[in-house]
Amino acid sequence: MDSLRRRLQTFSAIPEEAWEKFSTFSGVEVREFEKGEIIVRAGDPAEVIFIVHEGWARRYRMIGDGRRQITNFMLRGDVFDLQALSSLKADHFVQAATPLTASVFSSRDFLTLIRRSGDIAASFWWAAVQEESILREQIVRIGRRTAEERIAHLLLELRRRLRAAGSEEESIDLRLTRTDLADTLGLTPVHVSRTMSRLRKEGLISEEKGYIHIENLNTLQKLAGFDANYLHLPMALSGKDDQVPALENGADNAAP
Amino acid sequence: MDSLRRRLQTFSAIPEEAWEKFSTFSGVEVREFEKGEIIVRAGDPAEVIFIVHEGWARRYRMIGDGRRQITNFMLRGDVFDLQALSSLKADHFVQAATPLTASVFSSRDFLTLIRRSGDIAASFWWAAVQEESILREQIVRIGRRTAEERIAHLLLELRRRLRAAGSEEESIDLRLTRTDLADTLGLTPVHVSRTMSRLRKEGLISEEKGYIHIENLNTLQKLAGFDANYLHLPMALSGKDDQVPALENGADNAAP
DNA sequence: CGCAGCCTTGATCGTTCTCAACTAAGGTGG
DNA sequence: CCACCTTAGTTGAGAACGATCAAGGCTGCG
Repeated sequence: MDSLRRRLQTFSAIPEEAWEKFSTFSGVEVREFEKGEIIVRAGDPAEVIFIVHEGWARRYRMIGDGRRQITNFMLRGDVFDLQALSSLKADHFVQAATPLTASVFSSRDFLTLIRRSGDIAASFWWAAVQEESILREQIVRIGRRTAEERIAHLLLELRRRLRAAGSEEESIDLRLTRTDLADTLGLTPVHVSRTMSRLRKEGLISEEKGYIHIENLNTLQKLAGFDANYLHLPMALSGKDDQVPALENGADNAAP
Repeated sequence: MDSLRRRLQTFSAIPEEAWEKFSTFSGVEVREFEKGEIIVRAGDPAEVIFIVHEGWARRYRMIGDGRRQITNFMLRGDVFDLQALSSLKADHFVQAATPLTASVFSSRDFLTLIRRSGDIAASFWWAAVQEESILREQIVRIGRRTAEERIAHLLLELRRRLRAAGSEEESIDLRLTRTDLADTLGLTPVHVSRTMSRLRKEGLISEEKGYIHIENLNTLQKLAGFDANYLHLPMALSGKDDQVPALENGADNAAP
């Protein structure tokens, strides 16, 4: 449960006592999913809540004639389908993007758990708020950024989130296909390929066996207009190379 | 508080007793905002929660060189800035799109209130989940739909939400400028104008003094690929003309 | 009446898409 | 161990959707 705890703690310290209740809770079941396995299916009742231990998942929706839109990725430490707390039907799919290990709670047990500790409840509120913020940023990304900016911005977000989840590596273990990136960013795989080639030629990123390395963080951040504030991560978690240019806090934030 | 109650009740009945606590809560203050007034400013600490009584608000984010992206609209009955519960800094603006009346709670008072009633708390969870779902749909809209589909889809969503909030009217009181629509849908005002002209010529919508009337609901829904499920509104609230074609539940929902 | 803001329409431009062919890498079976 | 197959990435050429630039019209308001 370390990744979860680390994650929840970033908002506010969880008292040892509350944590005990949580981690010894009998309803927890750890499950493994294969790469590509569908974890949540649109139309099925949402009745369980997942916490990612290891691996990646993607949430997406299909619309007519095969178009797919990935709305977001769930990484190590992420909680998902909090939606199940309202016992609705899932309106999207969740699929393991890599082999995935996750804790699974029934939403009923989860609610019981939350009632027992206001601290835990607050942590989950925070998780929900953070996810909303990530979704909003995704809207801005695909609504108002160019292809190059979109790709750079998404890479920076994923890098940031992976590091917040404890990754020490400099490279992003980004075994996402061009099609995944395209379906996330509202582009075509062909154009993603072209644009990433350009980023490579410009010396901003490099790739090796599905790992992406950011070669020039500063320039990439400027290019993307990346400001990590929306992730609401405490400073302690960001590396010292992550100084965020206050790009979008000056003239940008003026009311129109 | 009727609009709020109606809204919250759509998820689960709130016991009279719990409602009493809520509506007589002394911390509530009703405030009025002028059209165009900034209600929440990016960078300011988020410390209050709003419930819309009357009017519209828009939430948006500014990025470099004046680009604006509206992430969503808050209508009658909507609760916003639940984010304040985690006492973070706002990462976006909220602005009154029309003259606006809203109840304002301090987030602290709000938390107290929520602790007193699990029913009320559950209702707010539901509100948060619904908002997330709306955000995800917005991502799909701008990521994978054409300009025509985007406009049609947004109009249908707004109509649906207005009706769920109690509007009896057939027309949508949509005093949004083309620029607003453009900034919501990731388009330019010019292209929105052109596309809406086309929808008018095709007899799908008509406009009069900022009111938009949907002339051919069925065709528009098909065109937009609109499936209201994501709004998670109980059927009781939808008019009988709102039969939703199960467009996106057949082949569409197959895993790729 | 005149200004300001918004909408509309036309002409042209450009980013991104589509279609298509080729390459590279990995897996499988003979 | 190599031939074959599949899947993903790359690159080119041309098309299309939406952007940009620009001019003119309508409406409301001081």
